[in-house]
Amino acid sequence: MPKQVAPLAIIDLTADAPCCPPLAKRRVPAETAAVLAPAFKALGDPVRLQLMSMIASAEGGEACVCDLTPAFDLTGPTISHHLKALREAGLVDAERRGTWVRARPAILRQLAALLTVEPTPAG
Amino acid sequence: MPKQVAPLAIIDLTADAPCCPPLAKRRVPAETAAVLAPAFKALGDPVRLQLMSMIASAEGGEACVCDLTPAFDLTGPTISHHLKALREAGLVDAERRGTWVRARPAILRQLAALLTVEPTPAG
DNA sequence: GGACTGTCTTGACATCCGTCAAAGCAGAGA
DNA sequence: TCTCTGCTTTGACGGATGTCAAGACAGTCC
Repeated sequence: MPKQVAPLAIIDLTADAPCCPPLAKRRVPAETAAVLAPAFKALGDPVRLQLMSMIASAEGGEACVCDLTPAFDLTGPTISHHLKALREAGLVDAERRGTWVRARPAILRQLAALLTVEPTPAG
Repeated sequence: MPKQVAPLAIIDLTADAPCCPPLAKRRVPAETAAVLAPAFKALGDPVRLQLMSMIASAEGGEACVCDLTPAFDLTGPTISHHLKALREAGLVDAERRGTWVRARPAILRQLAALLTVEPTPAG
């Protein structure tokens, strides 16, 4: 049985178009899983999920770190650590020294596309 | 006495309707984040992401453990461990002693709804 | 009933993760 | 330039996670 390496060995997560068919439509190849799993993992922490939401829902998809930090009972370094995790997962982008963080909706779109399930066929 | 901890006793993720507005539309409250983050976390491992895809894309959304195990270079107990993680996250359901696992598309729908982003406004 | 097959559970271990305290570093203002 | 403010990085620690080996358990077939 051939390994059947899909033509998307390296996934360009910066692209604006969904990269992959829904998870329930076609079996996710190992390479795709290896690339997308970290993004899900980054959203797998309640603090980061809230951070992501605060950034993405902010005006222009941008937020100031100074507005994010006081929203949690956590120290500054911890928030910075979580923001770094979101950054390394490609979910947010930072400018300058990180005072402003910007959401990258393209990644969210790809994750959403992967999770898309058709409406229940018969119930 | 089997432990069989009931998954997700807090919020009924079994509902078929999306529970939450998109992450980028409204800031996710802490309670919602605490409930949904584990589901993302469960998908945050490449093996589990592939397992989820194999189950959800199988005929009828059901798969046999005997078909899942040989697809990875991992031992049986490890696959069982990952399936348990998916089960506790409410992403899959198991019958009998777990020979058959069934996907729970409602949860995927909710996660997808949370990640939904409107198409780029101007480019 | 007895043995076999296949899955789950337990125990152990190395690694990763979330958190904080302390130190480093980049802008802003005087 | 100097200082002040605020974010990041580093180091450390407790807890969670991924993995495997060994044992336990439920169906199945004889």
